[in-house]
Order: sequence, then C-alpha cells, then structure tokens
Amino acid sequence: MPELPEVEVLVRHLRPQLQGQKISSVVVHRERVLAGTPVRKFVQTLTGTTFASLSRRGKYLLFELVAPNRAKSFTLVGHLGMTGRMYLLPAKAPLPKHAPVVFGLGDQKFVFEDTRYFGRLTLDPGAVEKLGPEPLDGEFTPEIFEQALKRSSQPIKVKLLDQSVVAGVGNIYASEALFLAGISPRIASRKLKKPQILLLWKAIRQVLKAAIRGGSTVSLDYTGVGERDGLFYFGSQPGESKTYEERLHVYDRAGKACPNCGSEIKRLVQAARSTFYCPQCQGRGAMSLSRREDRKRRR
DNA sequence: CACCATGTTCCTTG
DNA sequence: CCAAGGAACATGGT
Repeated sequence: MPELPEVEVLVRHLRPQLQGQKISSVVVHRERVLAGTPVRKFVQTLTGTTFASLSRRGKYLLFELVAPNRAKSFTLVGHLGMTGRMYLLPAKAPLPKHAPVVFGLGDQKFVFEDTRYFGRLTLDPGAVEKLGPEPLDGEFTPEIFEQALKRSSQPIKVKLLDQSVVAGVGNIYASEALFLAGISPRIASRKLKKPQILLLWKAIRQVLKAAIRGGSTVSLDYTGVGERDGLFYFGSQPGESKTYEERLHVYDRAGKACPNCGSEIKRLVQAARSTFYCPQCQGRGAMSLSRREDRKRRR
C-alpha cells in the first residue's frame, strides 16, 4: 500500500499501538528484506529494545527504538515496496503466508507482511539519506522544484517518480498531480515554464493532502483478516462518499470518461510504468487549472 | 500462457 | 563523474 499518503496514514495508525512496546523476539523469515543487514546483527540489535516513536520520510517508515538501558536510540527503517503491510496481531494468531519479519511483543506480535518481498526492514539508513525534499514541508519550495527539473530531458511523469526530486510521489499520484495541473506527462522536465512548475508544485501537494485526508476517514483493516486490504485509494466503499478532490481522476481509468471534460482517458507506458492522462485536459492548449477553477466557481 | 500490478536498485550504455 | 534506459527482484490476479 505504498505511496506517501498511504504510508502517512499507516504511521498515524501504528504510532499509538507501538509506542512503549518492547520487542521480546525477532524472527526473520526472508533475509533479503533486511537489505544487507546481517540476520544476526538485526536480531541482536532489536531484541529487548522498545518502540519510542514512529515517523515518516517519503515512503519510508522510521521506527525509533531505545535499548533496554535507555542509553542509546537508533532507527529501524521500513519500506512497504509494492505489497507490504504492517499490523499487530494476537501472539497466538496464525501468520500470513508471506511474512518476512515478525516481532514478538508479549501478548501481541508486530507483523511485516509482504507478498512480493519488495519491501524492506533494515538498519541501513542509506536509502533515506538520498531522498529529496518532503513535499508537504517547507523545504519543498517552487524554486527548489524548478532547480531539480531544469536540466533534465526526462518526461515530467518519469521525473516525478525520482525520489531525489521530491520524496514520496509514486505512480498513482504522479499521474493524478499532472492531471490536476493540466500538464502532459510526456513533456521534457526542462521544457516546463515557471507558471507550469508552480501549478504542478501546488498540484502535488494538493493531491497528497487530499489522499491523506481521504485515507484517514476510511475505516481500514490493517490486520489483514478481513476483506479490506488498506488500499484506500482504490474507489470508495459502499456508503462512503468521497469528495471530488479525494477521488482518483485518471489513474487506472483508461477508456473511461475524463471527469473534467468527458473525453477518453488514455494509458501510455513510460519507463516501464503505466501513465494515465486526459489528452484533452493535458494536451497542448489545454485549459489551465486556474481557468477550470474559475469555471467551476461560476457554476 | 499472456500481461498487469502502489517500488527500488543494479547494470549497461552513452 | 553523470544521465538515462532497461532488466531484475517475486508473487499473485485477471
């Protein structure tokens, strides 16, 4: 369940559950997810420590742990990959089929489930250090964004997936942000003019915030027991009305009508990933976002 | 069997 | 050294 909004909602959900919990045991079922940390070191370092706090950086979860003597604290870095989930279960509950790492917490256990094993739990902070600015923080300014785009010939959609440009945008929200900004996913990053960069900068933040808002209001099943799987961005549940802002407008909607102009949403492949867009709203001569907003207000 | 999937890293090429 | 493109990783759904 992996882009910035989903990770943010998960972090908020887990924080109160983990705070103060002591790790009594560590079981690693798939060494690969430790990303280079040797199993022995991982188990030795974590056993007996206590969860002090939990935060997020881009799509990464940062677990702050303190040693038994409270002398030193350190960070356990988590990433959900494509299919990762994290949740608590009763100690005696059966484990899911793919659970690369499980922490015993007394009468409960903290499970890292990941069918595809693309996720990570590691003591290596390397990946986090390479991340670009946090999109919802002050460090991500239009000027910084412009600097990051100005020398690249890559299509803007591909550039938005580059975590050193801005941390946390993934395949879904890259398409969504470009749609909201009325910008073609194919345009070379360096070709974007200042006004467009500002529109895109705003759109990224707006799309991520709306998704966090939407995700926070949906009742999620993080335990993995029910049918709900925590993928809150896919459609709304029966009886749950989402605002226009909180729905996906183009992602996975190829062949359907653009919610803005009614023309057909298209899919294209860039850097081996699907991109969804409205050729009308995001083509040459497309009406700008501000123009669309003006129109909406008049109705 | 084919193709698709919310992500990142490594290798090659220029 | 850097930028960019593509394969690899691994499992499951349609």
